[in-house]
Amino acid sequence: MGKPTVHDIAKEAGVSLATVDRVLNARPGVRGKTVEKVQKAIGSLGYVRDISAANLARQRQYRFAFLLPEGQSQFLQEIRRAIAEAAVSNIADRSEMRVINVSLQDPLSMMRVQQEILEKNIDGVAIMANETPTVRDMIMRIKQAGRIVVTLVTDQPKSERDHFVGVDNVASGRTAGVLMGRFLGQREGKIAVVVNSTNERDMAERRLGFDAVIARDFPLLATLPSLEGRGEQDLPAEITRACLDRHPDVIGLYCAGAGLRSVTKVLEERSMAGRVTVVGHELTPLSREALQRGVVDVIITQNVGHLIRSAARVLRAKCDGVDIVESQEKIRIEIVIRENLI
Amino acid sequence: MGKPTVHDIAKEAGVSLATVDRVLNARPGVRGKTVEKVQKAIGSLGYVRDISAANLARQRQYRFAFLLPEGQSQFLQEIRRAIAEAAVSNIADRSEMRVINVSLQDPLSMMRVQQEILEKNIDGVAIMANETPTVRDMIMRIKQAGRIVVTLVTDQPKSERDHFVGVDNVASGRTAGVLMGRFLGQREGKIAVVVNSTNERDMAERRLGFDAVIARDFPLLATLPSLEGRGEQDLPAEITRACLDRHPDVIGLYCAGAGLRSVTKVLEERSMAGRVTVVGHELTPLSREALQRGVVDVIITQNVGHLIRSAARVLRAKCDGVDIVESQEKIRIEIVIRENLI
DNA sequence: TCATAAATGATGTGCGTACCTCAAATCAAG
DNA sequence: CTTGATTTGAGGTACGCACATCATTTATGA
Repeated sequence: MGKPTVHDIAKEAGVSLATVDRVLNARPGVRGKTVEKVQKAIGSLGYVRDISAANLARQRQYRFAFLLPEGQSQFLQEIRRAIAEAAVSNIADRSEMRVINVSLQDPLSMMRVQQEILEKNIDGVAIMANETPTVRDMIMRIKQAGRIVVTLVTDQPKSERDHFVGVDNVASGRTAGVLMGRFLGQREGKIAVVVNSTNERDMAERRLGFDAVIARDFPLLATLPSLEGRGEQDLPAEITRACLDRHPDVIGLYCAGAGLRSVTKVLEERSMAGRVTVVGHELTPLSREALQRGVVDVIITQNVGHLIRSAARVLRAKCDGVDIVESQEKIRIEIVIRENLI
Repeated sequence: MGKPTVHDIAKEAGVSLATVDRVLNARPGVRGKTVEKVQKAIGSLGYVRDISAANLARQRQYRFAFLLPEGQSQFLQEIRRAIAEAAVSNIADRSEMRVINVSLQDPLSMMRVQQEILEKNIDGVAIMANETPTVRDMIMRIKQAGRIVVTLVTDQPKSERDHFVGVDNVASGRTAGVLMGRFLGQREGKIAVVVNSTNERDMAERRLGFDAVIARDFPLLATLPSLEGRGEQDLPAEITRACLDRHPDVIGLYCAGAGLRSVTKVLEERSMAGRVTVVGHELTPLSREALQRGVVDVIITQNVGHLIRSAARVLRAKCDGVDIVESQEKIRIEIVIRENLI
């Protein structure tokens, strides 16, 4: 015999199909004793509702939105690509996934987005944004409207998000630190650290983990104060040049955020490529190519495809009130060098 | 209007539902011109088949089997656990997954398994086995019976398997080599290599990649001939001891196959733990613990959960004649150190 | 005990697709 | 133009479930 169906439950519990249906869908008009009978039957038969059949009958359409910050960073582009890919694959079965870009600096933009989510009956949102009170408030209001919220890449731990899809950035920074330290061997020198902005949570956490490891395990190495690229075009390159001028004994470069392009450019223009150990984050076409050329030694990354698929699956599961497969949704901190490049 | 359905296509193409159905399911008896008409309608309406409805209607039950070698290695246990987990999760939706243990040395056992697969109407098999003519023959016969075959962990490139789920072991060995070399810094010395058996394809490939990198990039390091553990209890420890006695200048230990337990034991009994750089393969409870204790420096691994889920998805896709999402099924070579341990 | 309310049963329809049968239309070849 | 084969149409049933309606049974309280 195949899987038990509602008919089997009805037979087992000695009630009618209609009653089983009432119990399953928590409709009123059933005595407590009867509910128990049915639930016992469900338990003993090991019935599990066929969600796809249920959704088919229910005509359920899921509407999910990915809230992404505006910008054209390589990482963001990868994210967008992965979303587009997931949208057509079977993960998106019966669910529509749209991308909403939001300017995180602009409260008006945020309000508009929030409106859109509530008006357009979006069932769940995956939010990728820096941790700010504004974002936290938005999450709170979306949750109050009964929607599902998962945070993506950057967590908002103090918000009431249902789930976080991403990695532990402190551990990520620690990983970078260990690899930097060990790759540098017993050499003595300084490590320059480039971040986007010191008040972005990711950057701060990575830096924290990185510094802790270097301080603890590699006494011959010293990390310099953060160089802030602020997401601008030429700034990262300039400050990197300035830093290298000031500190000729820089033997390592940790690129905790964007700006890897500029940094590698500077190294190459000074023919220091390969002589300075470079550790960066996020695998993109650019960083991949830099790895291949040997300008960058290690990239710490998270699989973007996995990230998006996981977010989609979690949103679905939360909407259905179904358990998620923990191990499948755990995003790993990946270490990529030239040799294990996909 | 919602998503287009088969009815919409029929209307658009000016044909009947039955014809649309024939085209969609590639049934015979439709003129080429008609097929085109229908496909044009599908394209212009942007129709996508509702997979859950299709599966519901099809009432298709998939029967898959995982052929695993007998044995109780940690890696195998992890594989079994992952299969059990996948069997109950939604990946196994409408599909039943069983494990068949087979003694690869025993041709009779092989024959019996082959019989079982053919008789019990198994739709697809995932095979994990060393590359031998016997296995290749078995795959051929299973394929001839019209079943799907994917190879797992170890490929059988010369067979007619439909797909390989696993990593490139040469690249895996190269990765191990680079990490070994860089972790050892500028030191000079020897590297002992422990394998299960030199005529297992995986081992040979890993060793190949490892040696190539060491030879090319790390002239101060020399790799010793393989120590064969042969899957026995105490042998790996013994030969490791012997090797360390003979070569006091061993500064690195590459464990390409099983036997990590014995190897670490020997290092610890000689208080060499932490002083010899150890690189191993496959993350298991044991190797994880060794990483945490600092006895092992790096583990090169593949995510077992991903491996099994991927195999299940591929089997499904091949049975349905559906395309697979390449990027999702690509198994990555993962580098694990203490800091990025899940 | 009877009226009334509450609980339950019986039954039907529809979701989007697969698959089957049989009749009708169309086609190719003689 | 006829014959036989091929192609197409029409329609039904099923999958597992949700949801609705109405009839019937059972419990509750006066």
